Formats: sequence, C-alpha cells, structure tokens
Amino acid sequence: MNVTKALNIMKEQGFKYTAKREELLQLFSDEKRYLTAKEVLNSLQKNYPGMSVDTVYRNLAIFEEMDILEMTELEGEMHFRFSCSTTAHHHHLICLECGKTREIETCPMDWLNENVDGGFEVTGHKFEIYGMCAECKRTKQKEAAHV
Amino acid sequence: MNVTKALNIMKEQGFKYTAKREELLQLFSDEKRYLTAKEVLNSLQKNYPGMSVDTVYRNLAIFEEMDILEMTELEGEMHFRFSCSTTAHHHHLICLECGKTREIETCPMDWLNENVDGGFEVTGHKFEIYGMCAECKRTKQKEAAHV
DNA sequence: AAAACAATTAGGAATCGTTACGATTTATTG
DNA sequence: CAATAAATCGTAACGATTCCTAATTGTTTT
Repeated sequence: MNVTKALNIMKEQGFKYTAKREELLQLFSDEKRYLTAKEVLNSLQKNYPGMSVDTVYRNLAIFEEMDILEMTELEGEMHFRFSCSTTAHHHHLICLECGKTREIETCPMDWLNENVDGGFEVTGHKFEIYGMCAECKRTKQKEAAHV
Repeated sequence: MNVTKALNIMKEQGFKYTAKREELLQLFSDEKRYLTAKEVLNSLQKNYPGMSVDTVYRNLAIFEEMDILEMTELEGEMHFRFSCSTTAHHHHLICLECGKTREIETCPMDWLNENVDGGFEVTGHKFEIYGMCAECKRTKQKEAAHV
C-alpha cells in the first residue's frame, strides 16, 4: 500500500480529499508499524493543532474498511498500520516496544481447517507473535548499562 | 481446575477465604466458558446485592496470577475462564456468541520457532479461532425462522 | 467563479470498561 | 476475644472510544 494508491481507492469509494487525510496516510507510509489513535493524533496535531479525536477515529475506521489500513488490538488499544503489500493472507511478528512488524507467510489455519469443523463455523482467527525486535533489544541493553 | 483445588491454592498463597471468592470460583466451575467482568458481577450480585466492581476485578486479577483463571481479550473486553485441566500449552476455538470454547492441542509455534529468530526475542503469542458453535448456530436459525 | 449540496470537521459531552481510593468490615492468628 | 492485616464497599477517577451539533470545506453544477 502507498499514499497515491490509497487516495485513489478513497476517491473511487466516493470519499472526499482533504489535506488531513493525505497527511494521515503519509504518516502510515513513513512509519511502517502499528500506531495507536493517540500517536496518530499527536503527530497530525503538529501541523493541525485543532485536529479533533473524532476526525482521527473516523478516518482510521473508513481506511480500515477500505483495506487501506490493518487493525489489531494490542494491550487493550486499537493499533493501525498500512496494509502490507502482499495481498496474500499473512500474520505478523510484533515488537511490543516500537510496534514494528515482520510478516510471516505461514498461517496455522492451513493445517487446522480440516480438523476443526464438527458444527463450529469459523469466522475468523488471530495469530500474532509478540516480543522485542533486535533494535529495541539493543536500545534496552544500552539503557541498562548506564544505570 | 475445580473449586476445591482453587481454594487450596488461594490459601497456600496467603489469601483469605471469603464466601464471595468461593461463589466466584463456583460460577466459573458451572459456566465453562469465557465470562466478562460484568457477567461475573451481575451473577454474584444476585446473592450479594452490594458487591462492588472493585472486588470483582481484584479477585479476577489475583486468580489469574495464580493460574486459576485464564484471561484473554475479546472485542475490547477482558474475558476469564477456569483454567483448562490439561496442564499442557494449548489454544482455543472460541464461540463469540456464548463464550464457549474447545481446546486445540496443536500450537503453531511448534512449527515456527526455528524460522523466527533473527534477533527477534519472542515473549508470547496468541492463537485463537473465532466463530459460532453448533448450538448457537441452531438458536440463530430458529430465531431467523420466526421473523 | 458562484451557488448548492453533501461530506467533513471541531469541540466537547457521553459512554464504556477498568483502576484507584479512603473508610469500614471481615477473616485469621495467637 | 483482641490484634492485625486483608478484603470489601461505594464512589470517584481514568483512558480509550463513540456520539452529537453547528460550522466548515470539497465537489458538482450552473
């Protein structure tokens, strides 16, 4: 996903162009990681001091419906990121420090689908691996050394 | 897990016995499914009208720390259930209608652990399959027929 | 380019789940 | 049964999210 493509999808779906929407998309293009609504708000308020929370949540929601953003819930908060370029279904390694992710191609449902049924109708699943990325680990170690 | 065993663990850890705690445990023993804090509160308030939310959340938290209860976050809310009898690591099929679960023995991490690393330190993972159980599906179909 | 229209926004209030608090009550120990 | 520490109530505070209305803005039409 990229900003231009996202803006096109937006137009096609009948949504209006606004500078704020473009900047929001640009933010996700720059930060390739999960962001909270608050982080988005804080970032956009640098250029648009009066920006309201409502605007952020509303736009995050519509972009998610258009599959421009991916959403997941981490530690009780909604987190958003630009949809991965790979159209194929996939999962993520998620760094809980910085929100950066790495894709995993394999999906556990491939193995399980067959054994599951028995009347249970599967409507979705969540597979996420949490931890700390190499970079954050280094940062932490440095901090610890200075104590 | 069962009520007696849970009460013993509680004692061993230096927590006091209270009738409310026993009843809370009994509730989870009866309802073998994920319950929200609110559902727990409502249920206990039948016998203890003045029961406070604080008491519910505090006890849910301590029972989870003692591994008497399992916690997961579904649709933005904490959900609790009696820990499964199988001590082995496992995952769940979860009915989003009624909260009932079915265990899955296989864990996708068994396959992935080897390929993951690259400096990423795995601290946890979540694998849950969502849907509707056979029973809820029947109920829904009946409802639909009456419209 | 101006008017008309619908979508978007700001600002703040409302809601929901959860946590925090001081005063009171209760379970446990000796 | 008295002393002590833990548990509880009732309520206030909190943070994330949603909802509301009047004002603003982007787009379309003329």
